[in-house]
Amino acid sequence: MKSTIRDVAVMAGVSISTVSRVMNAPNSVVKHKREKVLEAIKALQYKPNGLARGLIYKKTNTLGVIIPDIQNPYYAGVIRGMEDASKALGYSIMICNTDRDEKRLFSYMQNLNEKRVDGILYTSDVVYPDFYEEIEAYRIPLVLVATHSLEYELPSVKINDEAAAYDAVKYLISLGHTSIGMISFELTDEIAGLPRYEGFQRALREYELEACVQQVAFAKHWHDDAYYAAERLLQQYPDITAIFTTSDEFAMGVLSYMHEKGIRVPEQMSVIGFDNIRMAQFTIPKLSTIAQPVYNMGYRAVEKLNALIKGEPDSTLREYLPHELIVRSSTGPQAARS
Amino acid sequence: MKSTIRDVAVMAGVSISTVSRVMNAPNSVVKHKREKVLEAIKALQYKPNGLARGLIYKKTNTLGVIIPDIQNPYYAGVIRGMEDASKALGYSIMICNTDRDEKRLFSYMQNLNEKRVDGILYTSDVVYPDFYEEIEAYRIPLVLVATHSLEYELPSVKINDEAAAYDAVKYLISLGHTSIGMISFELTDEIAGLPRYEGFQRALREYELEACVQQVAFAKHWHDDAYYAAERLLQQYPDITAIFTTSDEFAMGVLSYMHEKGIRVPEQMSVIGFDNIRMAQFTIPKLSTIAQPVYNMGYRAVEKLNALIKGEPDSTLREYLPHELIVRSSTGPQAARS
DNA sequence: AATTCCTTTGAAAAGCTTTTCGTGCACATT
DNA sequence: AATGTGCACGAAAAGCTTTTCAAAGGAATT
Repeated sequence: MKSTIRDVAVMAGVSISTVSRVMNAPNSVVKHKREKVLEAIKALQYKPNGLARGLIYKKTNTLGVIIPDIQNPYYAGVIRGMEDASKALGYSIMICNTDRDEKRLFSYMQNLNEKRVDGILYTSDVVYPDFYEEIEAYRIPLVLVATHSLEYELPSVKINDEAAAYDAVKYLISLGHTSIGMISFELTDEIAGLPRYEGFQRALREYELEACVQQVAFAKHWHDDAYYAAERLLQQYPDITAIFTTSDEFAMGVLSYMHEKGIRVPEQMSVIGFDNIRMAQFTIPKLSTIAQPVYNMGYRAVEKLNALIKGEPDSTLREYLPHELIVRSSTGPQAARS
Repeated sequence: MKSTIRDVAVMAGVSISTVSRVMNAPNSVVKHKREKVLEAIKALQYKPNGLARGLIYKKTNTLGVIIPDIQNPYYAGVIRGMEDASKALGYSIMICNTDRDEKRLFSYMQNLNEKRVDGILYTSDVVYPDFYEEIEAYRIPLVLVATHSLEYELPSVKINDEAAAYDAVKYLISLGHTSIGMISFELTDEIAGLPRYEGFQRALREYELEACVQQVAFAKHWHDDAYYAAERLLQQYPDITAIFTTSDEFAMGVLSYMHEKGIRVPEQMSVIGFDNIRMAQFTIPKLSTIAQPVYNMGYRAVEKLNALIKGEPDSTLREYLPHELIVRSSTGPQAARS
């Protein structure tokens, strides 16, 4: 059995209150008793029980993190940022991986609520009405990460996806490409899908390449999907010389496809990714991409959540962090294929 | 403020005990009261406070997971296994990322102890004496994952690293390679370092290739290290035609180096990795590797920890799960380099 | 009709800590 | 010497739930 404050009190020959004071306001206890108590604490390996403490303080110094797919390397960076910020602000974090399954999501929400976490970080997914109702009911502070909601008044931290996609495509155009394709998440995805497609469209329109607007193939969240999407895309539009993908994993699937078909990157085909995951520097060729400040997003989200919990004022409700174009070797000037 | 059991009791016009009974032993309450209570629970959105519960039951249904590097994709698979098993057994998990920093490790240990987690899963790192003392003092059940300790009596789940390395090298030998190199973790790493090097040695000795035994370059945990290690290795031993690396990340660094130097894989150089991370199927060329059953290791570790917590009997203390040789396209028959 | 037994319920304790309140004592002040 | 001030410390309440114990009431048995 673990020792309790009572055990310490008995051993040190003082009351429970005195032991508590030694830990929380040491100066209010005379020296010789204080030392006795500290000795007893050491001897018994006493550590205060966080549950009892949480019950009194009505807070647990714990944050819940909801993630759709922990195997996606994108989140590793976000989590690191969250972790470092949590550590700095005195929280620990509890990670819940939903696998994009609504049942799991709600089961985890209930769990976090029962555990009385001080706040929740919700990443990437769209905020559905029934989910919003749930968090409203729980009254737990919540910050959206890499997603936002225009419908509800929820604080969020993300990049400007539309602008980022625009920049990626504009860069391809600046290299001279005139037939550009896209491998995109489904447009029903209001975060990583539609806005990036809109950015793609805007860049094309701006440079009078409207013809390309329909050169899109859709994929789910895996390399394999992107591989086959690339296949479909090139079969339908064989003139394409550059592809904008909405994730680095997609880009890797595309690189894989090109390699197998003997299409050289970047000589015959430029490929640009999105996210700048750690692997992106080690693909062959190294991947040009749009960097999301994942670490900072995670870090900032925790700071924002902390402000919310403490009731401190915070900057804008919906916060947008800057993205960055990273040019490596998977993109190059336009040149006729074959 | 969140509603408490008392609020429910008042609203339903019964005592606290009755409300508790409705939740934990519904049949012991007469129907009309039960229904009133259920109504009140719904109306007030009442959810029992896990802290108070934990205080009584002396358990929190939470497991702590200690991970050295969450950005390493290897752990994503392990975590998924842990997650699924936890869900099945009624636990939630709390992930702590130590970044291989001892201070962080101890700070997290203390935190998990205060939070009164029911058990701890400790991955990958060697069990140092002062760490062992700490967990002994806490008396929290613990299972080692992807690591073990021969010195201490700690339950563990991992593969047989020596045998796995042996199999990888033997496979290279079977392809006809006679000058084989290795990119290894430091030999001070008692888990992923030394045993795999011993497997490398054993295979070479068995096939009378002792000369290769010293063809090793060491790297830390990142692609970059492996890139430079490959450079050093080939400068020193230019005859090498096959390289065994102790992680897929290393292998990717090596592939990157070969690509840059114009050395074709697998025609001029075979490369075999270790772990079979998700990315391994999408490198160029696709990576041959030793698959660790990461998901199963995570899953099994939680089952084992659960048995320990519940005091149920469990199979052997140190458990070894089977690895598997995965042949893709980064390995091929020996052929002279240029 | 009296006793026993069972069902249903509420009061209270326990689990561990923090904090408020009040007491007792030492010292200072007049 | 008597009153006042302040410090150190212990008792007890509070935080929320579960569970034990006891009581009350009704049904069943003799």
